[in-house]
Amino acid sequence: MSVVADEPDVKSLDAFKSFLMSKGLRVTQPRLAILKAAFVLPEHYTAEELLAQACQIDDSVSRATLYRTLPLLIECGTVREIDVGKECKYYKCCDTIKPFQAQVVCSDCDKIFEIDAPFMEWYGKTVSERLGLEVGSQRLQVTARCPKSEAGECIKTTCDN
Amino acid sequence: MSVVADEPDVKSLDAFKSFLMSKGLRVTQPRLAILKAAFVLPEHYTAEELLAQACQIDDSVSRATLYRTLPLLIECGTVREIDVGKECKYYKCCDTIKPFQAQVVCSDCDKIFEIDAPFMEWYGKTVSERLGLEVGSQRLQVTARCPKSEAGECIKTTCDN
DNA sequence: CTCGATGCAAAATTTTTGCAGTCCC
DNA sequence: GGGACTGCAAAAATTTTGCATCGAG
Repeated sequence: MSVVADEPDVKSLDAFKSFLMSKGLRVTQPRLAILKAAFVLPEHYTAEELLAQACQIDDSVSRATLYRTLPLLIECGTVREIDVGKECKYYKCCDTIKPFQAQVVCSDCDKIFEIDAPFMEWYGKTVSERLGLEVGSQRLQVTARCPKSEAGECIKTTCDN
Repeated sequence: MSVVADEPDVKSLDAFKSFLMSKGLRVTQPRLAILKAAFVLPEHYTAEELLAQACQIDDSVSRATLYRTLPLLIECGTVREIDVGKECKYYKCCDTIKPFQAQVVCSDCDKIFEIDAPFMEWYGKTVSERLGLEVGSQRLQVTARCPKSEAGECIKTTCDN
């Protein structure tokens, strides 16, 4: 039924387990169910959609755990948070998140494109050096209009997820 | 009492009025009160703080109107939306928003720095040309740690607001 | 005048939290 | 076995909406 593989690849699963253990956190069934759900879903979704999917994998997963786990997935780099003012917050799951990509959101059709933005790496270094700040994550979010309105269909996303 | 001028400069006020009229919307007292409140407040604040300030200017301003006006201020370019996962959403008011700046948020002290990021202009053009998307707004949000933790105080913000 | 805009308060959404019981290590 | 984790449900926090009234043009 789902378009995406029903299982996260071993690499992602191990990455999450390692992350948890390295922080002294426990590898639990609900946490794994949420991770798996993130891989079953299409690339962008809301917290609520992720919960629904997680419940399908392990119907005991609660909303509370979902919200308690989401920050972990984000910190671990498995899931990315996006907020473009549209509807709700979206989360994107990539087998391996490419750190220097921008999210370009079509304001007409709400489609989200992942576009390389390699200069962000350089920018991070510059900020770091010039201001003495240790740079963590970077998010570049762009709103744009795609030709759909007139042409009828959006350009295919470049996200390889 | 406030650190910032109590009145928006004429340019910003006119810009907002023009914006409203150009869209066939009315220039009302509540809308102006909210605009003024945005100028009284320090550079970053929540919707709730903005409401409180607007009420001090015109105590009849309601939460509903605040939330109905905020999108207008954002579209008009007077206010900018920031979401770094910290607490709530922040809005920034600049007399003239510099479009190509990044928001760098210290994950220790939550201070927000506005840093020039001129390459965003070039990036927008590139996206536009290569993908056939008409680029609208761009937001670059960076998390970082500033030396406060050890040094006791954060670097002064570079925002000239 | 007329119709958009407003205030109020209720509702809808989204996220957080306290606590008793559960299960990983 | 102990303490971290969970589910539940209640609560908190944030945003939206319906409707009668108000006021800008």
